[in-house]
Amino acid sequence: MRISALAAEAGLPVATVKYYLREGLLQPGTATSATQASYDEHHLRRLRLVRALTGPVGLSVQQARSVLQLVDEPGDDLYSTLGRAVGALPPDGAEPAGADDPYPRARAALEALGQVYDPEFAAVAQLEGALAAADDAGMPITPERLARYGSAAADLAAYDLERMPPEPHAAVEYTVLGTALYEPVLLALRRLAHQDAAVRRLGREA
Amino acid sequence: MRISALAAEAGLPVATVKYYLREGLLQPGTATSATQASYDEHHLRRLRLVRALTGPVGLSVQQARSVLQLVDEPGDDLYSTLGRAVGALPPDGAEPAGADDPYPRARAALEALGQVYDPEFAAVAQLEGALAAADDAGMPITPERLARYGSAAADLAAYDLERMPPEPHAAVEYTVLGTALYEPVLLALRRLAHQDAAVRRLGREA
DNA sequence: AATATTGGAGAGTACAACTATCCAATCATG
DNA sequence: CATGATTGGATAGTTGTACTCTCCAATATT
Repeated sequence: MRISALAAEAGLPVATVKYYLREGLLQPGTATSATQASYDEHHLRRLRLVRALTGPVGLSVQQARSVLQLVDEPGDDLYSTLGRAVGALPPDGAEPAGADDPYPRARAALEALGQVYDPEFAAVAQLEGALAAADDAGMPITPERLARYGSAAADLAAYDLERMPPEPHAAVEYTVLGTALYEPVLLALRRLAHQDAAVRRLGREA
Repeated sequence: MRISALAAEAGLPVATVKYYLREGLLQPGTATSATQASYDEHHLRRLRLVRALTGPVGLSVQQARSVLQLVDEPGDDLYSTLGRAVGALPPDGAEPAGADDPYPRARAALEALGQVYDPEFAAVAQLEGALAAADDAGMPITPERLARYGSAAADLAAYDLERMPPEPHAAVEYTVLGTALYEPVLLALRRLAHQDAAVRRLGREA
């Protein structure tokens, strides 16, 4: 399949596919001559993945590249690979404050939840930033609510991890892509559940 | 408080505060003369809220303005106000496909969850887009997983709604800002729970 | 009176994500 | 095998966002 067929199949302009090639989001096709290369199903699936990440997941092209690179060549350690993938995901967290206790809110939250606290993990900074934002906005999160959210998250994580494929490469792909791709689903479901609860509680005036 | 004091207090350049004024994110101060206006705590809190929305929540300035306008002058109906607020939040959903059944995946999901299905609600399009993205990326979401995520979301929503303030204006603020501000918290907690579960399951090699 | 600051408006900047144009080297087709 | 279309590759241009800078006349401050 040539580039124009690939682009047509994916529903994208050729120029955009070339752009992704330049940016390293898409592997080059196998060159068949100086001015021709051929692409296959692999490239098509990758393109769809790129659009999923830059679209609903909301990643920038740079962030998508980081995530894809980790899926392509994961480290030997799933924990640190997951850590780096999460670091590539938005939002950016708060930068470390004091050298002694850089993320006090996040640390307190995780200790209350009985979870490991690793200040190196990008999501810790993200949590700190999110908690600080809620405070700053005048809607602080109570410890009770945090406990509720945390245990819900733990339940979902346990469910996800139970279904992780055994083979290491597949496990990385499942974990990294699952983290990124399922987030918008969870958010949409939460918004819809709020709507549903509002309807049931207030009745709908339309 | 003059504009420079306000900016200093919020930790922002004066130029940025002026920009927010121009964009209608911040109400003008009360003019004390042709070249002077004074600002108060209200403006400072608003500025912090703007930074929370454009920062950790990840809204664009346009989106933040839409959300803030709804908080400032909510409609008479909480349901539709919430709907419009959710419509202002990223990600953008899929645009309606067929006239008969525009969001088939989302409709099926909500019916399976026993929730109301209202194709007008922006989060329905967001859910459709998120489910389609997972499919396209080669990691479709099983009905079972959807049920799990959905019931977790329903639990959280019930918890949140129980704590909604009775007064209408406060209820809108709580619901709209709570939806937006607590999402990054939930996402960070989910990522951390994945990390925690991974550590417990695999042990950490460091 | 001299100096600094303000509000307001407009222009300028920096970056991201495409999109368009060129060009010489193939390819496909009659 | 002539001829028009397509390709990969590079470079430049476009659009949109979020600031940031510069001016300026009218106050404030000292």
